Amino acid sequence: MSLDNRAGRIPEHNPVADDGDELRFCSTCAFGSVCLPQGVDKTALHELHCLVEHAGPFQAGEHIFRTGEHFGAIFAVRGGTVKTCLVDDDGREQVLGFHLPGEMIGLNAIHPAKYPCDAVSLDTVYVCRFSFPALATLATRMPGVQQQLFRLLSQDIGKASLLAGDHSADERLAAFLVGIADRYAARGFSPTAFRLSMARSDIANYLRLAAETVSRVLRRFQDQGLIAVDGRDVTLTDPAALRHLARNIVHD
Amino acid sequence: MSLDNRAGRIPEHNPVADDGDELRFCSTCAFGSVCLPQGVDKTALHELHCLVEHAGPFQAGEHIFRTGEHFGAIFAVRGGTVKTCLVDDDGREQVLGFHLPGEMIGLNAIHPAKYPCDAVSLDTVYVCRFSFPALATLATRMPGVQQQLFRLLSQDIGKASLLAGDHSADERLAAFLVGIADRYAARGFSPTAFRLSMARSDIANYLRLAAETVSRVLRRFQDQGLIAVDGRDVTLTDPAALRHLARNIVHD
DNA sequence: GCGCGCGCTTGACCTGGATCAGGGCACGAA
DNA sequence: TTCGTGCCCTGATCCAGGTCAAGCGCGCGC
Repeated sequence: MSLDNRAGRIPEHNPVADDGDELRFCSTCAFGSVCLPQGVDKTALHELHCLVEHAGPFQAGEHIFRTGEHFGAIFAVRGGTVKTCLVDDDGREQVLGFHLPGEMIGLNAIHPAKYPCDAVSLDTVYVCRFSFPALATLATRMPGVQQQLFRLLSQDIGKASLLAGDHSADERLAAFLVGIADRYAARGFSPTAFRLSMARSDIANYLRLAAETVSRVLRRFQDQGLIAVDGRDVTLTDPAALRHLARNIVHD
Repeated sequence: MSLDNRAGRIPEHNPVADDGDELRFCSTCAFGSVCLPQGVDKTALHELHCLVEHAGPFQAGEHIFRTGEHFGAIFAVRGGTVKTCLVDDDGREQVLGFHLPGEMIGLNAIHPAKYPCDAVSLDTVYVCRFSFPALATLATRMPGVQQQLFRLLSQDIGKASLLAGDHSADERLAAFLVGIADRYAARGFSPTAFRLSMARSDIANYLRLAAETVSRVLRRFQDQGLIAVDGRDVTLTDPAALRHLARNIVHD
């Protein structure tokens, strides 16, 4: 009942990625290298732009897609943060990942042809929707599109094994923080100061820790001078030390 | 020093997947649906067969590929069992997965263009080698090949998050056993009696448990009548109970 | 303003599984 | 045969992090 509250798409002005931002956004998006002109076939590029639909805003708590829905498209986050998660047989939520602007969601739905998880917006979210059948067809004509898809898919396989290893709470949290920092940095945002748009309990769930442990470790990191925390705003004051803590948790 | 012992490729008769088995093997392989004739373009099919190379036997402990090597191909396991693993900065091994006959390895190497892990044979292993550039080129002409690649990649993303959740030792081991059983079943082998070709310590490492815990849980499962263990040979005597234990750890 | 609820923190305690230590067994080399 | 050596099992102990309980602060609806 509370799932679809505020389901109406309010056509308010988009504060993150409005039309004026489009080119700038696309240049930082995971699909940017194929969406933007780069000497490729002009007509095929036109087709690519045709199959992209902008969607949103989604308000915090709204679903972009749900577990079991027919798979028809992958999405690039244009603005806001998306959480992917699934609910197990005992009703417990399991957070699979957080997706920042420029990142893709839905890639793990190709095989079962159904979305295998929920995608929930954590704040006001805007996305680009890529119809997958159309994209796959286009990929046969544009090797660049195909390659990019292969890359994105392959990348996600590696990422998924990040949270797998048996690492201490300190390592996990350090890796989480530098991971977020790196991803923001890659999109041109500050790599040392950012806002975590997810609740502590989501972070805890994602890292397979208790929310209490997340609190305690963040507090300790702060006491040790590694970070400064103000609610959901975090500043990395000693990124090198955090990176050292996280050294055994790989990213790309 | 002990890494490359018995490195010589003994040209002994292949007991698992010799030429006589080829058709039967291909029909159970992850790539079978594209390797075998199925009404697709005959000349393209011929090209696909041309780009497949058989390799092996690899003896237990030999590497099929190593971390950091240039990515040139993906592999289908024809016979034997392959372990993928990486070694972290502190020299500790981390087992990423086990790959049975019919399964693919190397898919996570596309993005970084280098193999991000080691692939080590656990027993006598035979593989089919698919040159990836050639495969990608072929995929632009054969939508079936492209689709199959997308499916395989997407599937691996899901699998990787299997061992991620915070589950008890019992759940993990139960999921591991029914997972192996299902994968053997899918390839036409017995789903209730099989041999684990990996050491207990590898299983433990893969499941993020101590080897001692694996021993103890297997012993308890045996005492509870769920399984029968004889060294590395395992029989599932109560698959339903195991499946129930593992219910919250998803597979495809 | 006031009360309520939720997100976050902190402290006290408990426990699942890691770690440490030791022993058995099978197999190959000397 | 005897000695390694690798793999596996088992018991005793320990500890990181989970669980439980309580309190705090802030935003929101009334």
